[in-house]
Amino acid sequence: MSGPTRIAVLVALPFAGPLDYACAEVLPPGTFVEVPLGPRRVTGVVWDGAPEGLVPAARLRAVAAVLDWPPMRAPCRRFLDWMAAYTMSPPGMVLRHFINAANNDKPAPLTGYRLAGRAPERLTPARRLVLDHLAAEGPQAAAAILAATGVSAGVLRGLVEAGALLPVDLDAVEAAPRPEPDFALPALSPDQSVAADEMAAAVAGSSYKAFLLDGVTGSGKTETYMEAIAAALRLGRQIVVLLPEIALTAGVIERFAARFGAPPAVWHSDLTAKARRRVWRGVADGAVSLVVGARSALFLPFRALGLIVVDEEHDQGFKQDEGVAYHGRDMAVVRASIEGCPVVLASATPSLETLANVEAGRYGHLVLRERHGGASLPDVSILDMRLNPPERGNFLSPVLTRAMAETLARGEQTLLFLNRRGYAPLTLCRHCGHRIECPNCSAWLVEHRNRRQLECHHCGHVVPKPQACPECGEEDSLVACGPGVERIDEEVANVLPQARRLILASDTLGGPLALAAAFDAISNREVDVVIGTQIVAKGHHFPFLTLVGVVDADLGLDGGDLRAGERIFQLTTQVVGRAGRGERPGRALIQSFDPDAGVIRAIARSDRDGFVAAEQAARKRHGLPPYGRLVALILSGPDQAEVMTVGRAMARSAPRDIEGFDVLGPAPAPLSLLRGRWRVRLLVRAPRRLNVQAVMRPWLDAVPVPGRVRLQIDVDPYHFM
DNA sequence: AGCACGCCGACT
DNA sequence: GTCGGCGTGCTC
Repeated sequence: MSGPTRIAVLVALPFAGPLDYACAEVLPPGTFVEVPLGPRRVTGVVWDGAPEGLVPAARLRAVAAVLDWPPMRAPCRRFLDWMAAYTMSPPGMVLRHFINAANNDKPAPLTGYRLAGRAPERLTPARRLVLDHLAAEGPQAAAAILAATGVSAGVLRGLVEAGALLPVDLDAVEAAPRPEPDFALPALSPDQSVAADEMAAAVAGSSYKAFLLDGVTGSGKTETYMEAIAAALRLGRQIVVLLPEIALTAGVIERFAARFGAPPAVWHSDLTAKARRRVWRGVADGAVSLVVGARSALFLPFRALGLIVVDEEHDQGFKQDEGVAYHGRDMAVVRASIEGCPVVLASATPSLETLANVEAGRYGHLVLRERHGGASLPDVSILDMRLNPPERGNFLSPVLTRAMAETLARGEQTLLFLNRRGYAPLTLCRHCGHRIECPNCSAWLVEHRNRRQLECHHCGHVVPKPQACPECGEEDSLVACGPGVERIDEEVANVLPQARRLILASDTLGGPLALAAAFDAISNREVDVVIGTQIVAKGHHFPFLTLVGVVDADLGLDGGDLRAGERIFQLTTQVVGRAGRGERPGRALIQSFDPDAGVIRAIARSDRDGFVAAEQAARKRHGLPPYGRLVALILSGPDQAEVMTVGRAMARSAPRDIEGFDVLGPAPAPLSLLRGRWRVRLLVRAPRRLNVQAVMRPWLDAVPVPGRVRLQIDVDPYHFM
């Protein structure tokens, strides 16, 4: 007979491909295994294709264990390979995401017992107690049974041996509630019905099709795509709804629970190991049919995926730019096409990428024209801050504060939006001009007055707020420059002392529960003025909120970010959409120092089409996304000169004979020092049609990069810091 | 990514 | 004399 077989195993490490191992039997691709690697044991997956064969048989090590996890299905493996190739990442680094999601090896299964439906031959009083308890309570953990009945562990063991009790995985039992597609059917508007029917038909067709579900804020996009979800549930398919991390609130979960009679499984990065395991297993064995989650939910082992929804598809929170740099929305479309199911991208302010796909006919376009229940969009006006300047040291124009006072007098609520956490973004010494910077990053430290400290928003560095200037030693010379939400809060306290205020920012809240409590407080009118960062932009419904003030509409416009205008338009539109969703009409006042800028004028006229057309023309002219492709190369290392030298060598050896392919840089990154590493950027610009990965791979492989310099590749970058 | 190996400062 | 800092390199 033949000796051990050689198989290919992908492990979650940055190798270029799978490693070869010896195995007594042929394992099918997708089998999870444990293999020895150097001094340790790691989890891997048997991969498709022939083993590489480079390592001599004598040095080949044997598979240590075959894991009993549900195998990774072929569509999942193809998705992983596609993603690795597209992002130019080692496939093992992509596998890491799948393994992190699985995280199956750590916690022992929480086993309990259920009745086997067979009475033991000898029925003692103690045994009877246990059986009655389980009959009444359903499956229970061993410890719970012992505590409730007072019997000894021996009794339980005896019942198991007698075959009267069966061990069960309690996690799987807990995942049991199934969403019902017809639990609470909605009354849809004609627009909604048309869109819902088209999506449901695509779900029934069980093949790939992408849609943009396009409707103004408050037009009922969620309840519309829920009908597509219902259609998938009726067919016994699984559904995943991706949300930007920040939008994963109790309110969203409740809406799903109200429609389907059971809460969806929730997935995000800081679930407990137990919850993670339960959802992963449930998704793999089909017990979980509906998952609402952050982008990492893309790596769950769905066995019968019938629909993917990406809500708020324009949101930049879907973009991951560390490690494997990918865009959750784009990968969702890829996974849908590989799994052969429809994907719905929903937004009131779609990304230019998605609109380009609609124009090219690649995506279907479903439009919801009206606000639900006849509510009108708020009346928007621009406040020219050059004509209506705030008082010295203040940031709110008198026009805005007057409107706030009137709103308060009517018993209604105001939302002030400023996308900047903390008290002030810069602390300056009045005496010597010193600006307090982070020692690890080239960034200012942001004052957080309520915590009495200065914080770096890039690396987390924290120092107590000094009394004297750290540079010149002058006492009480430090002044706060510029506003953050805390400072606006202070200003509101001065102008409207009787108003009850609430700051909503990611760092002032404990977590999703605190956010839900805050939203409740607003709904219950326990708050008059909300001062918030972008956390308030997402679809919450506050019937008494009638005034929205945007403190600084120009923020970020001059940062050299190609999507700055798009982002400002999207964020401002979302925030403005918070006003007037009840019976009372809403209005929005947008403070701007540059009211003639195209974006600001478009916001003023609620002219999405005009804004998009102008933006598209500019992007086309410069060969920028979505009409051209960008790839960012970020080199980083402890020695600034060395990093720059590598960058220059890289630029010098770039291919130059490819039509439309050019390389900009190297240039120090805007954040030239981040977490103690110096950073240099190169930017590749290429035509959309070009297989840019194929062009770049040989180029980058030929450039020698010393060990302490790291190269991070970001295909389709969104952040330019 | 880990983890070991390896070569230079402050301690039982 | 050792313990230990993290720079460099290897893992089928």
